[in-house]
Amino acid sequence: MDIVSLTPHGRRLTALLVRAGDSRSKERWQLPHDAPRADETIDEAAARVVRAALGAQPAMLEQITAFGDRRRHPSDAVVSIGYVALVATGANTSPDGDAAWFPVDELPPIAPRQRAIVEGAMHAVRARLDQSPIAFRLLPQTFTLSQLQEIYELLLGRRLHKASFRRALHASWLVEPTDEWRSEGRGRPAQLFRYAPRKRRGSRRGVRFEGVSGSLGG
Amino acid sequence: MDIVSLTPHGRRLTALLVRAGDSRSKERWQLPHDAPRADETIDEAAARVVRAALGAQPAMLEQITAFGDRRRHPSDAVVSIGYVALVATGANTSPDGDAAWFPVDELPPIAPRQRAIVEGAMHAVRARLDQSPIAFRLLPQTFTLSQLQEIYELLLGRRLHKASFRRALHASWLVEPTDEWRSEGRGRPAQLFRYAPRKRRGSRRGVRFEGVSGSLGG
DNA sequence: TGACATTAGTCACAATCCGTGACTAATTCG
DNA sequence: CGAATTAGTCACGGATTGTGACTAATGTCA
Repeated sequence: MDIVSLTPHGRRLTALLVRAGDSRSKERWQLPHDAPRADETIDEAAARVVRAALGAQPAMLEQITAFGDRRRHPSDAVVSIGYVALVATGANTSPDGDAAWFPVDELPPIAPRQRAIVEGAMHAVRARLDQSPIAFRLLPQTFTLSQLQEIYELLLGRRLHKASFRRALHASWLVEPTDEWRSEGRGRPAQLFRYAPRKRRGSRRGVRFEGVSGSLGG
Repeated sequence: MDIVSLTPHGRRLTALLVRAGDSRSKERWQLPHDAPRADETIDEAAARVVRAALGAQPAMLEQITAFGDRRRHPSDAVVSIGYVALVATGANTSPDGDAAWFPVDELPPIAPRQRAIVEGAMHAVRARLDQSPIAFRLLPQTFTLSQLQEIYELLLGRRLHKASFRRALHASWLVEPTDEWRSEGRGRPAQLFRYAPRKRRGSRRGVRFEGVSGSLGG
């Protein structure tokens, strides 16, 4: 079980690494990882590992895929199962002294298989962004729509148009306004929203062929 | 490694099961499975398992997810890694005498974890249908557009409008016509196409919030 | 042979969706 | 006060999509 914990830090997405206790390894940092103990499921083991590294419960913990190639891994395990843990900004986490957050696009050297796990995690997060309430898990319970849009831009890697974003969000019935407002220094205060998905009126769309690339896919 | 091999049979999607050699187990059938041998990657092991059960190479073999809960599995392994193998209709496969194709929605009793793997495989196939050339792997090299539409309807579980389907397909530049025509008994002959993806003119779309359900997601 | 059933393939209209720029609103700073 | 800054809305035009109706080419059967 290898855990990729993600949280936004400023305008960048960061991942949690822990210092390698083992000085034999070339890399000083690694993803938190461990094998399941006796009579422990893989989800339980992943939850234990992330709790130990983070000092808190993540907002979401989800399995990504298994990696079992010949690339090196700190544990020399035959197979590593990648998990993504999403942590809200400002969550009250207390990573122990041997853990630190690094921007995902500027990680220090880590074992090749763990780098592949991080890339797989980012890929999975982007792919599931519109199918799973991922963005909301990276924010506090209540948030402004500008904050939410910033998360989407962070994950998608491109700017979104404000009006379009809000129109799509409105049509999806995923958020509801609270009666609180936040004034964050300068500018007009923003209304706070909370994640509150509602049943949606059907309207299945047709088939979209976007995204099918030319890769032969294995 | 547990393999869910899929192929269309008539208007139904079918999966490959093999007879349980082990008579202790309550279930007579099971998914083909095996552990990696020494110095074998998980992808290599999966390819070996599917070759043994199918007697041929599948058109596509892709990992889905790992299953490591307490549900029963024939091997009593701690963790099972699910793979999907896509097999074209009429592919020259010769499953040995102890293997048979069953409609995925009418499987005989199998171990609970294996049933979860089949469901996970179906879910993943549906989710990746518009991101990966899955439908084309379930068809021969050349095919009619009606055949292709039938595959999509099979996988999506709903009817599609002919004109919409063809328009979307045209816009995606995924197929090219051959100069062959097939007359399949009655009705007008259909032109044969082949899968031939082309570079597409950009046009990134806005954010879509479809599909984000109310599940808290773990 | 000729009407009819059957399957393939196309067209065009209306409704909806979506990118975009321009606008108003509420606050801080100097 | 006016400029700067951030929030929020509107409305237009072009693109996308659901849909029914149409034409085309073949086999079937009286």
